[in-house]
Amino acid sequence: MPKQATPLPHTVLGGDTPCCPPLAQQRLPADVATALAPAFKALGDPVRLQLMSMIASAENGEACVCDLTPAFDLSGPTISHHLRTLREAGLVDAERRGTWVYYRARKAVLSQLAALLANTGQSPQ
Amino acid sequence: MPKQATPLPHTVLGGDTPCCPPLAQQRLPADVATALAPAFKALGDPVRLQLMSMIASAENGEACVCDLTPAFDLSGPTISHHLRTLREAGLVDAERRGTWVYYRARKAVLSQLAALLANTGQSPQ
DNA sequence: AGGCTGATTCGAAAAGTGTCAAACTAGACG
DNA sequence: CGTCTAGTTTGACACTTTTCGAATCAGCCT
Repeated sequence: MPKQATPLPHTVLGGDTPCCPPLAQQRLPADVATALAPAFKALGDPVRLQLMSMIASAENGEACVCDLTPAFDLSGPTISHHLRTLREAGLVDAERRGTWVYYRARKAVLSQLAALLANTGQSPQ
Repeated sequence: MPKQATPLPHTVLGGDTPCCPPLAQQRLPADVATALAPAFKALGDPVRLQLMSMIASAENGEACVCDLTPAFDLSGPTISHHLRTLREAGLVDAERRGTWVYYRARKAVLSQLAALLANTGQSPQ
């Protein structure tokens, strides 16, 4: 049961194209929904949502695990596991440089998710 | 049958205010992350994501359960359960009119979630 | 080499989730 | 009233997820 196999083949998310029309504009096909859901699922945990925010808002566009871990009341392995989840969801990239590992957000992916939820009608109520 | 027990007190999501600066702009506080995560979590299932899309893109802004259920290869109770999850996440509202129950999207909430993920930098890569 | 520190992987326990069938509730209608 | 249809709730089961400690891997440094 290899944890491999990116659930987000770049044929759906991560490219330069908008990936798909907004949720509210037309019905999302089943296969697209299946491809997109893991990204939302990854954001659906408070710890991972914070991690995502810390990474996306980091100084040089990247955050060191050594800075992320102590920000939570959780063990190293647990943080590492959450980071892996974000990675496998295609939301972040990891790079090792010497002793430390740095994570950076895949901003294009986040933008596409945003676009999916937007245009939902900004009329009041 | 009140749609109570909202884990998203309107102090965070659902109001007219943007709820919070974009994820990538500044670090999301723990309590805000805890309040927002359930909404993403609800969207993190392929069936619920499709339901959300069907509801948000429906003709008159609302969708009848009687139209949603047969669109899936799942039992009525299962669809009902997913709809409840969306409801409790604050993403949809339900209204019974006679025999049928209609769901409609809380567009303001979707917009806020979109705003949270947006402004993440539209520069390529 | 050997040891130190940062990070991931492994294995396991507790809690949570998705699904169904069966039982139930809400209206409509004869 | 009795019964039919639409939806929800309940109870159960398999599966997944969150979390940890222990073990491991990857680079430094002396």
